[in-house]
Amino acid sequence: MPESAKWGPRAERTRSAILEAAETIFAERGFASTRLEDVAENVGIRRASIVYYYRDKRELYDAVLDSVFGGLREHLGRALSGSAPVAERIEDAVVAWVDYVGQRPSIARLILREVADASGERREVLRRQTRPFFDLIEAAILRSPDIDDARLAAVDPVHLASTIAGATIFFVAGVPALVPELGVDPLSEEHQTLHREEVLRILRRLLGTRGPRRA
Amino acid sequence: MPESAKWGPRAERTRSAILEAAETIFAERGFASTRLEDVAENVGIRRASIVYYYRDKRELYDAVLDSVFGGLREHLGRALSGSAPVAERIEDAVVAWVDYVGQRPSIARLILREVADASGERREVLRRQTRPFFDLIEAAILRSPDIDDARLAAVDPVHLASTIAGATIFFVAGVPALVPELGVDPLSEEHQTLHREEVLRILRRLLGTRGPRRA
DNA sequence: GTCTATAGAGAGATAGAC
DNA sequence: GTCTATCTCTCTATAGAC
Repeated sequence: MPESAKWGPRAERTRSAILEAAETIFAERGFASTRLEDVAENVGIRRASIVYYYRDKRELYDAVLDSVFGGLREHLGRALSGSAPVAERIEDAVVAWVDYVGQRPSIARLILREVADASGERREVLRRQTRPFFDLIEAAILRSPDIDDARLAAVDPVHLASTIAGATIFFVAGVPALVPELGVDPLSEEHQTLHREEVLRILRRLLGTRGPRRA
Repeated sequence: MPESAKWGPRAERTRSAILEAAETIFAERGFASTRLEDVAENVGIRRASIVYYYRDKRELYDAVLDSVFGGLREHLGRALSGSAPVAERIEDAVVAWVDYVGQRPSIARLILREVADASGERREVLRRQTRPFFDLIEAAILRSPDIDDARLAAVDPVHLASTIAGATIFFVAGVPALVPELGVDPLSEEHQTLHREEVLRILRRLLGTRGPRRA
């Protein structure tokens, strides 16, 4: 953040505390149902103080999206760059995705809400966040010289991506909600590992690849 | 609806017009952002008249969920009952699911929103709607005598279901939002067919089955 | 059944003190 | 930087006429 220059260290701490609290609460309740009052309370300040950092509610919300999607961008970027074979980089990307959602589960709910909201003017806001991912995939995978190894021809890449994304999002946000009797905590070390393996299995089956062939 | 007895035909028409308008608008904007005013306008009546049929906003919303999930229940029930082999009935169910979402796309957004909202007290509301589906699957598939033919052992059924559900939901609600440049109208006859085939392909690959073996 | 009118709560935004 | 006080708007819910 170039922001850091503009604020003293105390302000910077408050700022990120607000951002963090907002991320959790917006994810949990959605934009309209979130009260700035609750965000403030969570930080230990008063509602009016938030305005010192973020002009209004929408700006705060958009800052949360920037933060969450920005983090994912870096994470995926690292996995997709490099010179490993496509098939391997695709697996790395999927693992990076699953791990990121596990570490920062707010993103699951935020995506659910954003997709549901994405009509009219809100559509463009989401697009601004997601376009870089398509560009990344385009550049790092689809234009890869050894692209044929990934057998992408056999599966529509958009379907493939939304299938994988959907599986993880519904696992993290949906399973505890829909089948709590399973007692599954998707964020536990154990289930993270299981889910990662499951998603890789799904990926391999969809791509028709064989699985791990590295160290 | 046993309701029909309680109301004259005119009232019944108004009632279902309200329900229908509410379904669309709640799906589009979510519970909190929906104004009863807009629902009323869409029906051609005044806001206050809605309370003649539904005590308050929440009751109207819950009636929408009943209607949408109830419809899906019937639809899936038909596909899953009968004495065809499991593998076939699973395919029928998946086709029924895809078709239902295609005919009644509000359900895609409503599910996205409900899952995102499903913590705290809202969780139980969603559970009441979804539990019957798990019961249905339990009874019609998992306890089927020829269950082994479905190779379900190889895939976690919960993962399988949420993967399929996620793929269709993200296709219908997500693709137009995320990649509008593809110009895909997921509700068109053409893309419905393509998507149905794609999902069946995914299902078969995940189950390790071969594909159509009926007339 | 459907309307008009109004009451009342909630929550975001703003002004200005400390 | 953070606070208190207040303004204002939106929207639900209610009362009661037609």
